[in-house]
Amino acid sequence: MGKGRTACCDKSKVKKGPWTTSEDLKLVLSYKNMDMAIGVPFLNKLVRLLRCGKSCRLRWINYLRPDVKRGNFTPQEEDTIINLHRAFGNRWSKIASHLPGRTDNEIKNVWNTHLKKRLVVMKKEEYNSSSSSTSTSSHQGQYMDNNSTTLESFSPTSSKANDQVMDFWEYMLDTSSTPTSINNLDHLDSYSNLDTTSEHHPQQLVDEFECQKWLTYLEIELGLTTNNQQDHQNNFMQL
DNA sequence: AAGTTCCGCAACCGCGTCGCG
DNA sequence: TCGCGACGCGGTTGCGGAACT
Repeated sequence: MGKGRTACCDKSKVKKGPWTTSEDLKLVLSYKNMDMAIGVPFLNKLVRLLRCGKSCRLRWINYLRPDVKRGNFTPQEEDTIINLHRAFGNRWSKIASHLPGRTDNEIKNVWNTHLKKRLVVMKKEEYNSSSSSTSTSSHQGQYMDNNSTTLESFSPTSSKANDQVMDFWEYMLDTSSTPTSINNLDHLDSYSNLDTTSEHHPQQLVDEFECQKWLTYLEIELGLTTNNQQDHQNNFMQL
């Protein structure tokens, strides 16, 4: 084991880079179709995704999982991370297990980009205040000042990307039955040019109309609508 | 307005561990 | 017990947008 092991998959045959909408959909549908209680892992072969299983896992855990909490870390969460990091070090998964809805990757990124800097500032201020006998401000007060400054500069995940994912999950979760045939997923590839990482291609993705159209298309294709709804949606698709 | 630099985040990579045959 | 494949984890990279000049 260890060194010299073969790659987890044939690198020349797997797709890399940002995930497309159709790939996301296939991955989510594969989860929706499998018995999650059993914990059957990544059926990327089943849905014929040209993605490495590890990549599927990562995409699911960090982005597509319905319970992933998105957006800003709260000051409480940041404090928790700092405290847990003190206890566990760079054991991100361990830290993530104490923060429901947050992923290890996300925490790692926040730590490396924000909290590390914040700690440096805190240490600096600690040093300054300890060396200055005239300082009357409490450590906590300084801490909060730094904290708010840091939070202001914290850039949230694109809200439009979030909206798209949330729309997607509303759609998926509203659909209690799972009539989808995995074999019918190939036609979704026509939507491959839509890229879910809308932060990178806003023109393509943030268009909510396109998003809605996409979802409507899926509902029709997957046979999840009543006749009346379908008429209405067919009209919508004509637009 | 255009070019450059900085920053944040998603995704990839490699290694360790686990579980099964 | 061994070998292999899959999973899990932490470190790192590269892309794209924001900020700056």
